[in-house]
Amino acid sequence: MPELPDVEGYRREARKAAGRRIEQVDVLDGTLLRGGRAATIEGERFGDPVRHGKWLIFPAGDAEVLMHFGMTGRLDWTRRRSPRHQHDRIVFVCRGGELRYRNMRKFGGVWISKRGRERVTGALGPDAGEIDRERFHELLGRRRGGVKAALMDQTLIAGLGNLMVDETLWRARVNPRARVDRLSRGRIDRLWQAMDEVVRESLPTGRVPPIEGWLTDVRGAREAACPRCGARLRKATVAGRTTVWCPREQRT
DNA sequence: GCTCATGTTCCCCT
DNA sequence: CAGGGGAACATGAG
Repeated sequence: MPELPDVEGYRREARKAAGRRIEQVDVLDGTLLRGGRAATIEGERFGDPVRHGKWLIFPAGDAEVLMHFGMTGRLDWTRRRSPRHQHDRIVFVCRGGELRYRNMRKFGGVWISKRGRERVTGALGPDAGEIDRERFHELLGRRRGGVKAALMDQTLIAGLGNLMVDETLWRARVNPRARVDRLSRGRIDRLWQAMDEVVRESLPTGRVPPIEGWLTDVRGAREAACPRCGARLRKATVAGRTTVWCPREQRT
């Protein structure tokens, strides 16, 4: 599930561990600890977690715990006594509770690092929730190729995933196969507006909301109809990902 | 058995 | 160098 709003939800979960001493780190699956060693942070205290795009950054002493959730990761603050889940991979045991990094498919992982976080995350564009209209025009202005690929590119804009991008394109009425460099200024304006709304409206929910009036609500159905105009939605691979759009409203 | 899945990376082309 | 396409990664769910 993890796109920007999901990770924001995990950040809120992580905040429950902020200020607490890390008594022990249980590495239940060593392959998910992709960098660093548990001992580095045992005995240290968690600081305040921050999010950049789909990355969660959790200070611990003078190190940082960096988490990426791949497609099936999540983070839960639980009581220490409650039974562990089959896919809990790394558990940060604190007084009064524990933070559990769970990940079924094992994409992504956890890094413990004292060096610059960019060494781990790679270059990231500005967070999708903090881009104003002008910046958005700048970013897309030096870009060619498909608009969907551009919005998915974490080095350009950090945080949007497959669902968020489809939702944004649908709301802006822009075809996912359109070329960025051929979009009018007005269409890019609409794209920015749509992205901003989708991000803002998703953040409180902690996920891309599958609610009435959103594409996400219907995209899984076999004969899905556009929530706005009722046309039969199209489904095809664009930029390597399953993409859903309304062929009537989203013309190139 | 088969297909598909909210992500990223690497390799090969154009 | 910028992009596009496909495969790989690991583990289910339908």
